[in-house]
Amino acid sequence: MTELPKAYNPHDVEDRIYKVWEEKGYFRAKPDPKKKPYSIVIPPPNITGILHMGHALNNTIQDILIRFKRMQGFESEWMPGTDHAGIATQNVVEKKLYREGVKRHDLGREKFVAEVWKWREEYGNTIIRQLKKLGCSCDWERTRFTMDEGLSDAVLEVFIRLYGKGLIYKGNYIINWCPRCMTALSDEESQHKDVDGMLYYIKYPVKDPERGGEDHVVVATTRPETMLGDVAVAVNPEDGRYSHIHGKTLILPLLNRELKLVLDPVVDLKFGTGALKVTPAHDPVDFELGRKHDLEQVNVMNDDGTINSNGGEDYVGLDRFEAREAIIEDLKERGLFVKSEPHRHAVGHCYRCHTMVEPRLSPQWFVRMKPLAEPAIKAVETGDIKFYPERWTKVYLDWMYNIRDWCISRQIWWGHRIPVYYCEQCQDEAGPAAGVIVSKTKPAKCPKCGGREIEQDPDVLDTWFSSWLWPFSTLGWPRETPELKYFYPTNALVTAQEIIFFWVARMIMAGMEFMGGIPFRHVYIHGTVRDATGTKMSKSLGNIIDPLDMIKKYGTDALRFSIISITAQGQDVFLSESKFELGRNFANKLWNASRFILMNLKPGEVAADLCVVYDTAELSFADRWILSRFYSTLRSVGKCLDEYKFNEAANAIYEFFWHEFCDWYIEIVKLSIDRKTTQVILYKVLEKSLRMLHPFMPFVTEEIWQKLPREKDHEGDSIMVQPWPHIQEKMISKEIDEKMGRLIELITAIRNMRAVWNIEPQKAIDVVLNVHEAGGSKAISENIEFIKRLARITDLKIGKFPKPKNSAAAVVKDIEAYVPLEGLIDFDKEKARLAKEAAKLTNEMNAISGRLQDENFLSKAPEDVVGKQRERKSELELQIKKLRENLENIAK
RNA sequence: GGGCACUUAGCUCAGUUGGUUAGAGCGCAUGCCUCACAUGCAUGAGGUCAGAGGUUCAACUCCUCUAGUGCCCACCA
Repeated sequence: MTELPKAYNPHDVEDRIYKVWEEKGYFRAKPDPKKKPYSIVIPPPNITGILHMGHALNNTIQDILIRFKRMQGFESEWMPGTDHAGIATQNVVEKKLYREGVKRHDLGREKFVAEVWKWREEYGNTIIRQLKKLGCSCDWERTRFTMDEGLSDAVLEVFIRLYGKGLIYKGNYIINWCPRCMTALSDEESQHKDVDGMLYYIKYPVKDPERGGEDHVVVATTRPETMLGDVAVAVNPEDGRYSHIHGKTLILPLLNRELKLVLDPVVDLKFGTGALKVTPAHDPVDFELGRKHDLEQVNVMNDDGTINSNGGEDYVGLDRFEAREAIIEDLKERGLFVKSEPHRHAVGHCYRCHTMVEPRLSPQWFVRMKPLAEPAIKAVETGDIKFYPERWTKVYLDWMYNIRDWCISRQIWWGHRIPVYYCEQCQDEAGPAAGVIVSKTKPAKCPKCGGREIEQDPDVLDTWFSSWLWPFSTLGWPRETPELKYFYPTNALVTAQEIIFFWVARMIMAGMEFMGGIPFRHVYIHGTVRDATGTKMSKSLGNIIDPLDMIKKYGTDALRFSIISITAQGQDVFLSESKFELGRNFANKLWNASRFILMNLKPGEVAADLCVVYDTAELSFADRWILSRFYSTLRSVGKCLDEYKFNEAANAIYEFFWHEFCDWYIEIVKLSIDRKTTQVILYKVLEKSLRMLHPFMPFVTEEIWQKLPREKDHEGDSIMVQPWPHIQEKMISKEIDEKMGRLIELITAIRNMRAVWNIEPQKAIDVVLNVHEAGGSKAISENIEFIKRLARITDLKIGKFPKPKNSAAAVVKDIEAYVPLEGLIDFDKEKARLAKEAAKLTNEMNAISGRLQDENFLSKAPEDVVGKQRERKSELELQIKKLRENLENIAK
């Protein structure tokens, strides 16, 4: 028999084991008509990312699912990959080049993109390597990248199809503009954060030659610099304060531009002064007002957020915030500044660089979302796609019902370039699509006029425009591959909440549109990992607990088990380093228990066909109990995993293995360790427990499993390809569980007396058990040996005995346990102890008595509940009676 | 402004469709290096389940309100 080393050192084994798994091809999956498919796709981490705790949680969950399903006999495909993260990656490489003294624009587009590819070759796979450290059993040979040839083709295909259906259009609208990244962003990429700003009140004079401009309107704004682009002032037609100036013209201060006064009910009478300055090129509301009232659009900003020539000589070239200050100063000088007051409001920020977003008029490409949303809404409403936890359904639907068009063009270089070409000659023609050629490759000449001066649109597509195709583009779409046919739709999507709109919703829309069906059946949304104070972990805050550090310190299995067992379904996780001790200690316990069993196992005894013993009379009470507990645990673990309750599954295993198998069963069988049946049960339960635990702690279970004697029905030479244990329903017995529960209570009570009376652990004691009921008596008399051992009893008398003199007493159900303690007992103390116990029980009994006298309860409660209460009551009566007797005895 | 979640032991959190004695880990106290494990063993202390009301025979669990905390969404400039 191979023995385990005294201590488990994760680092010795993890890399070695992982390599073997990979070499043996256990991670691979391919269409197999004889098996059912189970597939999930990894939420592609971006190539600039490194593994953080959120990834660790996310991927541990997925690996548990995949390993569980693989063991259950599914053809399990877990497809990994990364996305190119257009803006983030471009920023990273740009910064790197800048440090080397090279500017992006000096380099030129082609060379810059080549630099990004170089960077990605070098650093882009960091996260993949880290996922391997985490033990992820991904099908690495199918690793995909959103900029791969196949996936890129899918992106172009989709663009062309949507364009053909009229679902993609170009237009000049207000979009979110990041002046630092110098690109448009989608609504989702602009994250609202509350900002303490100011609300500025400014006088706009009324043009009135006769009265010399004394009359004025005060407007309120949070962004005074945008006044440079003002073309009107709007008031509510109902607003009596302004009825006298209806139809008049106003003068824009500083620039002396004439402003129309427009009347519109969207203006809120209660906000500010009820007068709204209208800047159609810099605000979505004003944009709509401008369209409605046919106003000019004056764009006053450059791409970098500085004021352009439309903003007047005094301000041109100033940054938007510098311009704000300058304008306020100038207004004050002219007596047009009324006041400013603190104003807290939500402002969009770039999700990549956190710069304040500038709403701005800009020609961009959009996807018309309403038609795509309809089938995606239905897929969730009908339950074809289910969210876990269920509450996310509402969040998803609310967003989908109110979906807005998606701005997909980005003014950066790294990404899929928009497959749109413009013919120089045709562009002058009228119509929105004039001169536009949509094509996967650059056409040699214009199909319309034959012109050869053709330029491609300089913009690239939003990264999510490739990610939303992930569930099928990774399987080969638009080609009809066998993989696509077999593995689509996938079974589950595991992801974090912050990505529901970015990714989950859009994948559903893409799946419905291009595959004609859902991309996944279940969406499991896990919680966000936060630090101990509840703040989201992020690099910039420096509150990161690095999973790789934790792996170094505690081991991968410890990391995995810890994070899973403290994460309740969908709840956020508050993490501190000490939490990882939980998993480390459990791995250690598992190791030592296994070591103990292996030390005592005789291979000859356990190599035989083992299932047979379940039916024999050879099984002891304890054997039956541990089997009952094991299968009951196995059953609930399977159920929990199917319901995405990973922590409950992990905790069920923890409780079973540590507190039932180790604390009780192993301790019990130390007496009969050489007995053949004991050997078989120890081996069986350990081996099956390892399999049950393998999805959670893949490395340590493999290492131990490799050292076990082999059964002939083991196929393959790794635990990860063993079948998930079969549940033996007939071995699960509530009755045995309950009986054992009594014995445990009894033994605990005796140990308690030992502790209370300070009896040295080594010192053996005599115990007298007064047993009244035949049933109870049997359970005890059959198990005398282990009761004696576990309570350290020398002489155990069972039967109807009077209370021995000078003895401590405990009452468990219908059993009294007496420990003769000649000379040791402080009678008053023992009396107090018993009295306290009796009082506690009396309290409970009074409550039950009350209930049992209540006619409503008796008539309306189900029978079994009433029955149980009656049972409990008589139990309590007996116990209390005995405790009282003992109290009296002590008095004597 | 709308929505969601959370409030249970000193700390961090579980608690299955309402139904026996509300659990765990850590921490704490006491005693143990008992020949698998001190990353351990044994025993114990500690809870009006945020507050108020309601439904019910029965509420930690369902409903309403209040307070606090956190998150998401949102074009009141």
